[in-house]
Amino acid sequence: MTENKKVRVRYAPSPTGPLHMGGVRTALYNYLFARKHGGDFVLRIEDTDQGRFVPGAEKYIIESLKWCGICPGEGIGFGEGPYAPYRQSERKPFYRQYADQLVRSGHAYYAFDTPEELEAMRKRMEAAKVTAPAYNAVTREHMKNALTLSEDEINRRISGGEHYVIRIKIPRNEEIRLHDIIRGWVVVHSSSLDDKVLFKSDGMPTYHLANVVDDYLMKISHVIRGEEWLPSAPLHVLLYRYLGWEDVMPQFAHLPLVLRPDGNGKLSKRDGDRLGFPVFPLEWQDPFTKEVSSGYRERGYIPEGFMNMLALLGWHPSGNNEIFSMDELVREFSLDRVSKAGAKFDPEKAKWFNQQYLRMKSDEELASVFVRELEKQSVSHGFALPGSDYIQRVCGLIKEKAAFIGEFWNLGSYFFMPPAAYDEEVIKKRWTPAARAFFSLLRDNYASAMEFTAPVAENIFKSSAGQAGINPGQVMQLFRVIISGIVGGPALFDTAELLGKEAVVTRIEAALQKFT
RNA sequence: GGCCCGUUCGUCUAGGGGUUAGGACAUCAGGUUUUCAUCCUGGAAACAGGGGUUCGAUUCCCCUACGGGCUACCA
Repeated sequence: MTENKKVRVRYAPSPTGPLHMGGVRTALYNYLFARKHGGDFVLRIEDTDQGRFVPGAEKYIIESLKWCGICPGEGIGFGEGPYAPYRQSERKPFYRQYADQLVRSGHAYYAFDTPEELEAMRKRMEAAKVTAPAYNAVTREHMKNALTLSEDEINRRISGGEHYVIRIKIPRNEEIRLHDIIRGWVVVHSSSLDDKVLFKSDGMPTYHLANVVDDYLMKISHVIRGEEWLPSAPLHVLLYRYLGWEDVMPQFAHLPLVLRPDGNGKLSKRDGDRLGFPVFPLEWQDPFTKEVSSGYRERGYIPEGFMNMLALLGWHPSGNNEIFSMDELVREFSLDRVSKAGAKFDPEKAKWFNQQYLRMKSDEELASVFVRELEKQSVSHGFALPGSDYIQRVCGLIKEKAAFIGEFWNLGSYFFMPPAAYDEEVIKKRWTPAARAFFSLLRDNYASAMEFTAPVAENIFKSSAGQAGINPGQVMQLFRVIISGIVGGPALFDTAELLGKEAVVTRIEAALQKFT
């Protein structure tokens, strides 16, 4: 039935806040699937709940997708398209007729119960030890709805302006089967479903109705969404059936959830900063509480690496390779290699992916980012910003040691200014009169060197050690600390070469002055 | 509680009736880098339990346990 249909998928978040990693992954899988099959990827905003509107959330979603490189070809923020509008609040006029159609065909009915009455009903059910209090085939007989009220009464209430909702009338005894691409056949009995509200008293549809109507109207071929929607999928199947659209119903694929790294449970907004990693792609400030949540972008994650990591969280390629560009992911992706079980997010692996991607960046690219940090540091520390060639060479040396570009400054500040402090342990242990004599000699030999490349610096270092009658190994580490202040670093003589003869000599001299 | 989904190393996972159960992250050990990181080599590390079916089950079926999701006029 859907085999020959053009692939059209959608990502349909509600703008109730920033989308988190799980949502990004859902969007990613939709995007990969669409591109893989030469189909369309649509962004639709599901803002049917006016009470939960969060200013800025929609813009955040769009910006996030852009940063991630997941660009819908159609939808809000991405040039709209032939099925506009793509914001459900703007599609309000579409929905009513379908709700009416369901009422006319006897698959839905008006209900007038107030929130208080519904609450009372649930209380009663609980008191009667009913396992699952619900508005269903049994309880609807005792509520105020079009099934229990007389026609006159119904008309009186409606014309009197009374609030009402439209509920689906779930059949009493029916087996609902639905095929899920990831999970196979799922069978649910109608008795476990309730008469969900389809149309709210504020005139807006609920997610269930809007989602089905829009997917139909927008000719969506595959619904790829999180597993949290699986329980309501049978309801959606019923809706397609009752609306007469079952033959063009999209295929379903319910994705496993992204779980928290510690303990258990679905990854949620609060987890990230509590556990020390972001859950959001971009930094987000809650417009009401002003609370700030960190983002992957601000933490220095490379979007391609972030996507690569996310793609592998719940999906596995056919081979052993783990590094994939977006194009390669498109080529490799398939829904039948998506796993069924939820996946715990591992921040360590995310870091590893970033490190891999950091290394793939050219020195030039890295320098263009690092220079912004350098500009700030040059102001606060009062050093002159070196030329871009120098910055690029620094990046080339320190990128092997870093997982994030944010670490560059701490790793390589000595390339831009003399060390402000020296590793005390090394000084204490290694700075001996013999060492002092050696460095005094080294300073003179370096100062009179004709050229100062890494091999030359190394040769002079070794011959000076020979002259001083000292083993190079005893002063090597000391030399690093003298020129950089710290213990670790890139290849020592490459570091010296880049620093240049003047700086190296000056720093040895400074050490000679400082330590006696 | 009810309904639904799930369960292979600590984590992400491959595999699938007969395999030394493979890879990656993390971890440990050795090597290279006269340091750190990288890199290389190696190690430790898993089929939740019980019943079937079968000559043979980690793989298929059932039950149990455990985990997760859902259970709103939220999405």
